[in-house]
Amino acid sequence: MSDNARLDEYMPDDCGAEALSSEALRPDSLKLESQLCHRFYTLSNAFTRAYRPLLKSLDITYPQYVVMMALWEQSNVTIAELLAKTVIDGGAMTLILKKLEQKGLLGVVKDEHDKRVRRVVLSKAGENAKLKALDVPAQMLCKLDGMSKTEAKQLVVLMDKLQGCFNVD
Amino acid sequence: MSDNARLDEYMPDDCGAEALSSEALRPDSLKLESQLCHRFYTLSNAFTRAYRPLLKSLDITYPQYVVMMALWEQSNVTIAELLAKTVIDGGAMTLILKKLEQKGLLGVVKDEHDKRVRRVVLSKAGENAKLKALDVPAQMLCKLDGMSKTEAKQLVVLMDKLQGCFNVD
DNA sequence: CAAATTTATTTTGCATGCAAAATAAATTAA
DNA sequence: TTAATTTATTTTGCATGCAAAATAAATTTG
Repeated sequence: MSDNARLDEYMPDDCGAEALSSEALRPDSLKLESQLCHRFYTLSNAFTRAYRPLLKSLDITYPQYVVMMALWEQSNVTIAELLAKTVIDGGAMTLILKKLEQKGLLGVVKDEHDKRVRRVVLSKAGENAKLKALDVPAQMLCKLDGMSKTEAKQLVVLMDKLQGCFNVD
Repeated sequence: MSDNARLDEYMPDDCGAEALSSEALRPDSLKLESQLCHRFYTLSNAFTRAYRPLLKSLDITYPQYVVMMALWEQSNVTIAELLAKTVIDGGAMTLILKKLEQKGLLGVVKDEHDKRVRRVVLSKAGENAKLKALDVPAQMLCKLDGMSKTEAKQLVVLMDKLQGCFNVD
């Protein structure tokens, strides 16, 4: 089989999925085991569960950890910038920022030039939290013993390509 | 670099993550861009959003679709079996089954021999829904144009291996 | 300049996901 | 057999994720 065979090689040109989409040709198309999506669903949830104990001392959830990582890279960012970087839902972001503000890890201030815009700024406690978080990535890698660095890199390459598919739509 | 280099090659044997875990050695360890977990988070959510329009005519959500796929493979299964196969949260499963029962796609009946057990059975409407769902996988593949079958298979292999890491813990 | 439109963020209603507690019934132990 | 324990499922409280509507402020139009 050609290495460049398309995933949709059995698909009609218009993607109408009529002509050759019968069970006879792809009898397992609805099997859970054959679903790429279900593997993402399963692994994403597995990661969230696996992070919980690692984040317990920081007293934050995984999505909150994602926001903190973004802020540790760059503080004083717009909520819109934070949304773009973390790819977290807008409605959820409002709640997450309130939580992190309550915990004293960040502050949200109004932009001086544009009153619609609010900026998220790391607090001292938020900066210090980074020190406590420094070992979290290593601890997670420790849980993934069995995966080689090469395999991990392959995963990243393939996943980034897959992400690109969704971005064009 | 060896192809078998472990992800944790910089980690101490006890996984205490103290000795060599400083920023100096892995300065980007907390960068969002370097997180495998965030890619899973992002792609899993992207799949859920991408499925929504494809499942609209069936009037079901993605997790509900997962349950239906499991039942289309085998009906009259225990809730515990359904939980194991779908890897959906137990609490969520109760609500999902209620929803699908309301929609008339399945029924839940008590097991005769063990009154603790409840069995989930496809209804006629549930079986017929499979016919309407037959083109969903092809339509999703259509959205993933750009990924080759080879790449998809590589993803499956790598993700299954990663899943294995979580299963041993 | 005032109305229409666009942009940034929040709110709302619904559907999970997670951990832990609660129930109910079956099984094991004393 | 009765009490203790295990198993199957549901309930509870909290934290998102999603789409769509609502707000508020800035920008563009006429």
